[in-house]
Amino acid sequence: MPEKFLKPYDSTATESRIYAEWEKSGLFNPDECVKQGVTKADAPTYSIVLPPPNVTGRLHMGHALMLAVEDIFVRFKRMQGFRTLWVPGTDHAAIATQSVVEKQIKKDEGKNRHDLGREELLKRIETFAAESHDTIIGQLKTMGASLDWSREAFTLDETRTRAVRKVFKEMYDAGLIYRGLRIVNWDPKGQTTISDDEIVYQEEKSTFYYLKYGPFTIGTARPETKFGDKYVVMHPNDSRYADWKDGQKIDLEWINGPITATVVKDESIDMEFGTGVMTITPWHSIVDFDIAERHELDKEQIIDERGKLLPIAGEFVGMKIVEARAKIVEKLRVKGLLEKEESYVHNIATAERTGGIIEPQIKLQWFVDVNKEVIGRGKTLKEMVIEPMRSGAIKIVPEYFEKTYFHWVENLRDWCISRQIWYGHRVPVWYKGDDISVGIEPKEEGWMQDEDTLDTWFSSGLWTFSTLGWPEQTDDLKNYHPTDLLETGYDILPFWVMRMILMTEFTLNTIPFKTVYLHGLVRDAQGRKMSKSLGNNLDPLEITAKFGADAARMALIVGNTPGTDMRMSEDKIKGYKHFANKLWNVARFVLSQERTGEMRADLKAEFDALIVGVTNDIEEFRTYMAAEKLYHYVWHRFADEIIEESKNKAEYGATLYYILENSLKLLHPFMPFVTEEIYQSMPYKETGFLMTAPWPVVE
RNA sequence: GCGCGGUUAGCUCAAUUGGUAGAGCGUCACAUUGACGUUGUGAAUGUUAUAGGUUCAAGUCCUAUACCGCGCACCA
Repeated sequence: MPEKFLKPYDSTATESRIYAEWEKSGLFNPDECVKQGVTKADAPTYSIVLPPPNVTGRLHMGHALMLAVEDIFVRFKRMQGFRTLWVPGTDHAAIATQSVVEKQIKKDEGKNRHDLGREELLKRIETFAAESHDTIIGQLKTMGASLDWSREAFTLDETRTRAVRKVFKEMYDAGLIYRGLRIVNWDPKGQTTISDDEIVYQEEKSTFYYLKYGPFTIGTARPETKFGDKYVVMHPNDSRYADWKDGQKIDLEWINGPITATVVKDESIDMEFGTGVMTITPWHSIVDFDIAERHELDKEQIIDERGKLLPIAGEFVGMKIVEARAKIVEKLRVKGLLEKEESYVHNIATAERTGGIIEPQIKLQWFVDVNKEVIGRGKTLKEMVIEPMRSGAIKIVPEYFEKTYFHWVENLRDWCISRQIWYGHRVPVWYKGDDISVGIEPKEEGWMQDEDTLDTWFSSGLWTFSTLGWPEQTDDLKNYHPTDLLETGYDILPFWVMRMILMTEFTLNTIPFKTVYLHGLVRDAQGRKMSKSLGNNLDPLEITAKFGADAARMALIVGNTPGTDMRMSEDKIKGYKHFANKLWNVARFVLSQERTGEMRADLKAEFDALIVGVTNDIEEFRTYMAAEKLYHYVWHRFADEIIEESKNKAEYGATLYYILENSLKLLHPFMPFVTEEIYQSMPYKETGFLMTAPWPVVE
């Protein structure tokens, strides 16, 4: 028996050494597995593409969970003999990364991005991104992730840029990408548009004002936008206003003097709300914009990009909206136009990254049209993202999230893909006078590229196939796409999962993956979200240093059903550190015995049932149950009972070795390090590494 | 407003799709000088949120109610 077994299991010393050996062997790469004869050249493939972590710093426990789950499936399939590929990569995460760096520069040097200029800011972001990248790669390895590093990708590298440009051009040529003057979510703090998904609603107590508007009383929470309101809208079926005709003109006294208003009848008005009459501000309200579009009404900007009032506000010009509001209300009161005030609670839209209060604005932006029929395909993009889910070509684990998915897709509107930030894929469009070139940069002088960049989800939407080399028709693409599994957090089901399906259906006319496995949030022991401000973060690096990656992985897997949030505590992880040591001692005992005697048929049958159970559990995505079964068997059956019975009885030898060896195999996807380390000391080995040993099969 | 999920032992969660409610942690008692600093044996705790229904059989299916959490939309 090797001397190392005389001491308790030391995860720290073992894990980094073992990972280096695996990496050196090249066996994370399926081609190398074939070359070294551990995988058959014609074996079926299994592939996962890693959801790329943002290069915004370091990984958290949610990432650790993602890695644990994916590595379990990858190691399981590799041992089963599949040509198994797990592609690593990172995400430039445009707005998230830029705002982290901008905040830092603001703090250190008191400068904003315009002080630095585009080129200098990009240089700074790239330096930061490179550092984050290295930190993250180190963390991925610490967790034991068996990723094929020879295929690493970045959402903003050269290959991915080619893919982005090609897809953009194809969508543009198909008439699905258009540039239009449309109302968008403008973040005055971040100075950029953001998508609907990047908005966080916050409850706020505010005042609701009833104002006299000629013969009507209108309700509003935002008197500061009302300067330009010259349309008064009501429901066509509202009997209270039946005498007023659509298009009728009314002269009335308004904030800054007399105006002429026009009556508009529109069915979107809620007769129950307020007085059933409202005026509209199409430039700064999505609903009002839609009404204005339907009736072809004028639109006028009231508030500028920095959140200040424009000259139309008269004496209030240049004021910030918050301070202007009180003064405008006061003026309305003096003029006798303020009828009454009520307090009410509503949700204000804020930008997820900057906290800025969203001000809708009409801007010239690029959009993806989700409701237009795609030529030659007979359906819209929206239909394309519904279909594979309906037909069962893609299934979600847990299944009930499919309902959430459909609910979300039904509310899908045209996707605004341009951003006024600098870090990211620049919109691949060049202008020269009235000429426009899409997707390809013209060689001649005088062409200017669009200033904007693309929403980060545009490039991540291509992730499953851009990582495999598309637009080249690579072998990887042929062999590994569609991928088998997408494993990610349920919180990005709509943003990312839906967009990958959209992009892949459009570009390749196929699905990006067959199964979507959604994990939940990792919370602290009290069930609170982990956050910097609460200081309840568990840092995966600290955890692995203290308890080992094997223990962290088990703690993340046991008792954690897909789609459900879980609670994590150091105590739980400690428990599995103990388990790693228990396994270590089991090995110590077995290795001290002679491998003699007949196999005990009853014990073998019992173990074989475990093999079948665990295999089925993993195949059917019940990793939490497989892990628990193994824990229970190894500790309370094998160690407590079988080994106890066997003491001083030489005829158990062969049985003990059988159980140990196969327990190591079954446990390997869950606890790769300690199992590999023990396997290396087994007197009989089928292969160099447990990692590529054959998965146990019951005849 | 529309939708989704949850409610099971003191705590955290399971229950392989309708077949005797189980694990981990915690608690209590006992044991333990050689595989185990991280050990073992045993014990207690359940009207499965509530009320009905279907069924030979319900934690599981149906209806309603209550509470908790979440998503989406709206918010003049």
